[in-house]
Amino acid sequence: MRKDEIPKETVNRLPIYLRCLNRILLRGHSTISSDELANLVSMSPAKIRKDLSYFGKFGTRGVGYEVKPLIERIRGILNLDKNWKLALVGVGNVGSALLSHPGFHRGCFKIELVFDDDPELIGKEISGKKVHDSSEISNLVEKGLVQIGIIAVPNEKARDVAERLVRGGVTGIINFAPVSIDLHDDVKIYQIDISTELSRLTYHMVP
Amino acid sequence: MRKDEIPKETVNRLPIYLRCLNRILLRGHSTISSDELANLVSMSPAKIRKDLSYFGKFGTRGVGYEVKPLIERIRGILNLDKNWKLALVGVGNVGSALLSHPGFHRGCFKIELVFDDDPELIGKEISGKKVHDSSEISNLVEKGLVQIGIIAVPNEKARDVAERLVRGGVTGIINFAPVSIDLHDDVKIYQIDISTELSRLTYHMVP
DNA sequence: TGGTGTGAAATACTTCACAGCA
DNA sequence: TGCTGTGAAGTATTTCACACCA
Repeated sequence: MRKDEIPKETVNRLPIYLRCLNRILLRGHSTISSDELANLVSMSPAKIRKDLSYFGKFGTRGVGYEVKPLIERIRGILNLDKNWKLALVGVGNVGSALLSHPGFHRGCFKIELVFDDDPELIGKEISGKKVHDSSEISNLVEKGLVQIGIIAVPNEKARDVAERLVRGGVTGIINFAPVSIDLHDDVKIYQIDISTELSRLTYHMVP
Repeated sequence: MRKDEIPKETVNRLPIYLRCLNRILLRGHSTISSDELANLVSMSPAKIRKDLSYFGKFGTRGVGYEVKPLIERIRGILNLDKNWKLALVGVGNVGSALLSHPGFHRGCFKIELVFDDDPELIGKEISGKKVHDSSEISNLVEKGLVQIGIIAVPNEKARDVAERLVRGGVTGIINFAPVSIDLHDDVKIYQIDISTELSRLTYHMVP
């Protein structure tokens, strides 16, 4: 099945299933039915079965899904079986929190390069990573050292940083600055913004 | 128009429009067309017009939308014209980053109570806020001091914290722990998880 | 004229319901 | 028997295209 025939929403849910399956594995369960998984992630079982069916047949009728192989299949679909190298730009509050974050997804994501434009920080080591000058972004990234950029700089600098990352060859970006950035169809950008989430929340909190 | 007739997706986009409109206002523009706004947020103009139309008529034919009034209307729809008080649970990396975050949305969100279960931290002040013992969550929240909880604790503690918050009367939660929590239909929970976003990103990064 | 507001058409997604297999 | 996998039916969302009006 071609990638552009898979519903966006299905892809968005795969990481949620995966997160849950990893916990199930830790608890020692070796199989799980769509019903059980559905309960754990608060979705309908049919949705889970349909989602998985876009990628193949993963289960056994009458039994359910074997947890470990299913995890591996989903990891493969999401390309989490590869090593991804990241560049972090901005070592303020958010940036430092990310640096001290224990390895994401069994170390499949690794922060390889760190940048900031504060002369006080450039050259120093933070959580064991040397901070480079932001003006070096394109140069260093260009060497193919990283594929993903994380933007954790103030709003006004976010777009410029994004452009430098892309100039350096990055094709995926996570942006923590609360500004919409859209550069090129080949570059996928995901936004993480607590203000946005809080606003969605408060909409629902007044009847 | 009744709240349950408004598409979920429309509500999800309002905060994005708002974020963009605030920037436009700063740049000194006083009106904007759906076409211009669409470009800035990378969506179709028809979608923006339709989204706004669920809540009333905001524009002037042949001209567009007045930025300032539109901002106020959207703020009202999202209930950002109220004062929201938050409880932050967990003062690790993420928690501290949030504490030093400058006021969200013109101060409409205020962190009122801070909790942690580390004896080293309890009683201390962090960014000017006294850290309370997590065992006090329900008691303190119950006094009606806060409406929203932010969970920034390790995975295994997240569910328990969520239950305490809800027991204390909180009806909205932002959860930074990478675990699905679903307690009660009256309690809305939004998840913020960089691993999930990274996985969605890497899915799209391999052709 | 130029851009909104909006029914109606087109797409996208979810749920149903059940055949089919372990 | 019990649970998956899946077409077909049902909803939800997006886009179209144009009437309408400042």
